[in-house]
Amino acid sequence: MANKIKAELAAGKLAEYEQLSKIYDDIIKQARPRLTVQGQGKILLALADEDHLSQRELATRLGISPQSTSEFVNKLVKYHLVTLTKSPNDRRINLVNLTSEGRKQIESAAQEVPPFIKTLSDTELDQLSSLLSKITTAMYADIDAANSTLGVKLHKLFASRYLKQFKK
Amino acid sequence: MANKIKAELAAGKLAEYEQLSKIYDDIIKQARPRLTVQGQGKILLALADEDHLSQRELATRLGISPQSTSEFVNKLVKYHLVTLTKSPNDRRINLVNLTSEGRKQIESAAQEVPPFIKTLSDTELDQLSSLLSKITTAMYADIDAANSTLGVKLHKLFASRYLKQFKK
DNA sequence: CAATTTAGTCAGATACCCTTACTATATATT
DNA sequence: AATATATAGTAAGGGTATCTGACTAAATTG
Repeated sequence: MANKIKAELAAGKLAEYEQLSKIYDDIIKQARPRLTVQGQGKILLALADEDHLSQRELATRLGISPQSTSEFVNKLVKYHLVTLTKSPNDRRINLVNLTSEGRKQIESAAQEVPPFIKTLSDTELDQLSSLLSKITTAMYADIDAANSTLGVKLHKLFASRYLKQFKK
Repeated sequence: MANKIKAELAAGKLAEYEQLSKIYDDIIKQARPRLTVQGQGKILLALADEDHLSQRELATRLGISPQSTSEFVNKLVKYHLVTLTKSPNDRRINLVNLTSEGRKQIESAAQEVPPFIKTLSDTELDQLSSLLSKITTAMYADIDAANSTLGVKLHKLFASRYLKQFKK
C-alpha cells in the first residue's frame, strides 16, 4: 500500500512537471526563439543528429505523419534553414539538408540548461539523471514492444544527442 | 565544470523524458482521453479547484485571453461538461459551472500511475518525488516572478489536486 | 509490361492560442 | 437623467502543430 501511494505521488509530480514545463516555456523564455521539440524544431533537431535524411525517414524517426513532415520541411525551406535535394538513387526521395543558417539556429538554441536545474546539487543531478534513465529505458521498452522501429530510432536520436554533450 | 556537465546531462534527460512521454501516450494509452493543462482541460481543472467562475476570472487565473477562454468554454458546453448561467448581479457575466459529467471526466482522468513508474523501488520513488518537488518549486518561483497571479493560482491548483491523492 | 509499393503532396479538419474589432451591460461624471 | 467610460463576452480571422483521406510520381516485383 505504501508503495502505491509513493508511486502515485511520483506520477503526480511527473505530470505536474510536464504541465508546468509547457507554461514555463511560454512565460519565461519568450525572448529567445526557442527550438521546441515539436514541429519544425523537431525536424531541425533530428537533422542535427543526422543530416540529409529523407522526409520519410524523418517522419518515422519522429513519430509524425509524412504529411506533417512535408509541411514542416516546407516551412523550414521557406525560412532558409534547410534545403531539399533529390536523391540520385531514387528520384522520389527528397533529402533534407541543413543550411549553415539552420545549423546556426540549432547551435544557438541548443540545450541551454534551464535555470530551475541549477537549484540542484551535484549529487541530486546524478540521482535525477539516473532515475530518469531508468524511466526512459522502461518507456523505450514499452514503445518498442508496441512499435519496434520507432523505439529504436528514437533511442538512437536521443542517445547521440546527449552523447555529444559529453564530448564537449 | 563537472557540475555543468551533470546539469546538462540532467537537462537532457528531462527533455528526453518529456519528448518520450508524448509519444508514449500516443502509442501506449490511446484509450483514455488524458486531461491536459491546456485549453479545455485547463478550464476543467480550474473549475475542479473552484466552480462557478466567470469567464473573465478563468482567463485571468489561467493566463489565457478571454477570447480563447470563450472558445474553450463553448466547446465544453457542446460536450456537456459545463453549463453557463448569467450572473444575477451582473448580467454581463457568464458563470461557468461543471456538470456532473464534467466532474466525472476530471475524476476519471485523474492520475493513473503509468507502468514505467512501477519499475522504480520505494526509495527511488521517494527520491524522484523529492527531486521533482525541488524542480517544480523553482519553476513556480520563476513563473511567479514573471506573472504573480498565474503562478500562485497554478500552485494552488496543482497542490489541491495532488493532495487529494493522499487522502485516499 | 502490369501490378504493387513507396515517397511525397494537396486538401480539409481539429485543437490550441492570439489580435482586432464590436456588442451589451455597468458604473461614474456631469 | 444623460453622457462617457469601463468591463464581460463574442465574432472574425490568423498562426502553429497534427491528423486523415485522396492522389501523383517514381521504383520494385512478378
